[in-house]
Amino acid sequence: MKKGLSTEKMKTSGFLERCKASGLKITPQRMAIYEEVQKASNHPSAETIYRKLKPVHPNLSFDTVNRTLLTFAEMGLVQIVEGTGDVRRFDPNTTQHHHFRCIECRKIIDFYHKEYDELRIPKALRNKISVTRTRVVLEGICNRCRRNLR
Amino acid sequence: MKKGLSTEKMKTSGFLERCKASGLKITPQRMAIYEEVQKASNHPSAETIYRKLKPVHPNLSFDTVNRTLLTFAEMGLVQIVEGTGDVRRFDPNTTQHHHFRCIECRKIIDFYHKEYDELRIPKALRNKISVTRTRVVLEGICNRCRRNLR
DNA sequence: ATGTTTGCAAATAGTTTGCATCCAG
DNA sequence: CTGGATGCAAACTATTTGCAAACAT
Repeated sequence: MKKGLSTEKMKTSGFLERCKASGLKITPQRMAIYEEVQKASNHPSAETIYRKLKPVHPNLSFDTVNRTLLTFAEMGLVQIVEGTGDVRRFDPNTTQHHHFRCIECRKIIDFYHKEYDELRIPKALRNKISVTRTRVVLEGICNRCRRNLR
Repeated sequence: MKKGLSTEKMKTSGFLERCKASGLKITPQRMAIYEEVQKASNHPSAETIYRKLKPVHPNLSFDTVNRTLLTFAEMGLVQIVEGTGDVRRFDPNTTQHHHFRCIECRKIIDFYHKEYDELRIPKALRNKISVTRTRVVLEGICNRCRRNLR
């Protein structure tokens, strides 16, 4: 019964299910990487996770960490934030606009939407940061890729 | 008189001013790169710009293109889109949330804001794409960096 | 048993740096 | 002239790939 499990255990058991659902094997490395990335509060890189884990799991390789995190991202267990590892791309359009990004072909589509231009900075943040740009990023699948996928 | 200038010329003259304002010299390479990136509609990489320009300016080097585009980004003449060239970073938080990104130290701060969670997909896009994630990215300077800068 | 996963090493990209030469101001 | 800009090459850094050995199922 779930009621009896600690939060930690709950997460882990969810992890086990997710792996099973995706047909992935449960390995000590995956478990360790999963736990580490879960407890990270500051968007870690593969390198960061690796450095934390290495002392405890001496025969863990960086590649495994890197591949495993990518696998997790595919499963939706973690997300990849700004800095996708792709090449740097430039946008000559410096007017207020927003982006749709296809997670399949990586194409970025510009669009304009007045409603998005008018977003207000949350009060809670106003004294923590000064914002120079606000943009909305939509992520998903473009039509072309959807057609190709099926 | 500005009225007499074509749109092309207008843009270029704006460019000249911006360079002067930033204390940058006007070179044929910069002019060419600027024009090329301006006319690009699909977020080009440095490589893309380089390939387009090379045939016309045979003695142009890739490095110049790359450095120049970075310079432009610093000047605010172009923007860098998703895929900042940084290392890939992972976010274990898969619940709906948003990001503030410090353009100075590159730190990413998570935050929650109900108003942002409720954004609707623009009608114009609904039949072009299917969106799996919507997020708001605020960019600017965090307090710590602001203090250090002055 | 067997097909996936791991660790290592090498290959590939992409980006940055150093420096001599060149050129805009 | 002179300092900033360029082109070239080399150095770095990050990411991906190939493959044999190890392991989960």
